[in-house]
Amino acid sequence: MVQSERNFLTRGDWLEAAKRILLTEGIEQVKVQRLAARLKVTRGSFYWHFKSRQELLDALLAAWRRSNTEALVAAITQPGQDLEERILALFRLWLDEDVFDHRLDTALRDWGRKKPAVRQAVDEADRRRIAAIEQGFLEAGFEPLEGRTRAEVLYFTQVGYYTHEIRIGRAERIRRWPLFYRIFTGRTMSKARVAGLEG
Amino acid sequence: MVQSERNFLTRGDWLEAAKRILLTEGIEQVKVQRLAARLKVTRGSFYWHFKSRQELLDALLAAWRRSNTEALVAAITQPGQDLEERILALFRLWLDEDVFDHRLDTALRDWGRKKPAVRQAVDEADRRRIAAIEQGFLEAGFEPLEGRTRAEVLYFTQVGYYTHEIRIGRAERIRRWPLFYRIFTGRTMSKARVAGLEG
DNA sequence: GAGTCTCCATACAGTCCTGTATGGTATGGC
DNA sequence: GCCATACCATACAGGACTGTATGGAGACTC
Repeated sequence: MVQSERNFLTRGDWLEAAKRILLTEGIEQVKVQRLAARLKVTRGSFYWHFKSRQELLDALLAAWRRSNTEALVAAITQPGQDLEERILALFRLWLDEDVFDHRLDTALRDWGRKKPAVRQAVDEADRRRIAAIEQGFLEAGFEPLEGRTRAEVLYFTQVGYYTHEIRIGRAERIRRWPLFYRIFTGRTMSKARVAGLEG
Repeated sequence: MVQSERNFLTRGDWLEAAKRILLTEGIEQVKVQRLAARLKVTRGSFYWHFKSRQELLDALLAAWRRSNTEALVAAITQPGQDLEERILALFRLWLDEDVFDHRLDTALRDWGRKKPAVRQAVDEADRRRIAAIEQGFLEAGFEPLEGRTRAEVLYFTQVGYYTHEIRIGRAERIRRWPLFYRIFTGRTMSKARVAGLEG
């Protein structure tokens, strides 16, 4: 076994490190020098994998574009879902940070406030998500304006909870689901479904 | 009239310039060099008025602390207000950017995501505002958990609207007030009040 | 085993930033 | 008219950052 297992970095390694900094400290702190220090190499490596810092940032944005809205839309556009099922699917999606990374969303929103190109990507994601939620309300019989408004209230409330980083325990959140459902829809969750929660 | 009207800068001038940059480009861009360039003086002036860049940032935070939550709490804690009046007062407060500067709020939230001391100030403001709203629900007869949750939904929805910078016309927003009221409270706004809107 | 390719290190140029030390200049007190 | 004071300019030291040019070591080719 040779000792010189030359373990070269990949472009993906740089992207992953960049994403970590983006999550915790914002896009301004995603700097070539700091990434190199963290990865224990010199910046020479970086400029072999990337043309410039800007190319790294572009790649970060592209990766988020591909990954982050699909899960949400997919969860609530299953055929045969009624409104209860759609909204519960959203609650479940937002419950666990593994499936839907709030911090990445927040970081992109911060970033978008300063860079118009990023802003466009974030806006598009919001539009797609809200439209998907809205569709559920419309199919459940709500009037167009009310359906759209209820979708916005639902989405913004959720964004608000993790923007404010209010930490509520998992069990407590599940306990509130019927209440949220009643606020968001004006209707009462069916008893069968309430009994089936917490499962 | 002497030509040498030496118009010296005040500490307030620096703070105002800093606030402008904070609003548009975030706290990282609040740099002594840029402020000096914008104010057409050298950094020598800054370091006479302030001990360091940090002292400027501290002063910015302190100013926000003093100013930004009072108006909201005052608007909804007038004696004799019922729930309708309180919520309408909030809607009106948020309608015009002059009285409640959303951008400054957003900028502080961004800043707080990176600096724990700022984070504490923002959290405290959120708690005070939500508690004030919650009080209105409780006095209107809602159960504790529901009152608190409805207050959060109301507040987060509003934060969401300007976090996402959704631009809705003034008239359109006013038109939606009865609908928002119904979603947030589960009750219908009195006809007398609806007729009195748009005034 | 000479040549080529991949991946990274090293060295240099240049920008932008903070903070400090010190000098200069108009202004008011006396 | 002298001096202190308020306010700002100038100059220097030093750090963090980007980007480029070039060298060098291991692996792979044929």
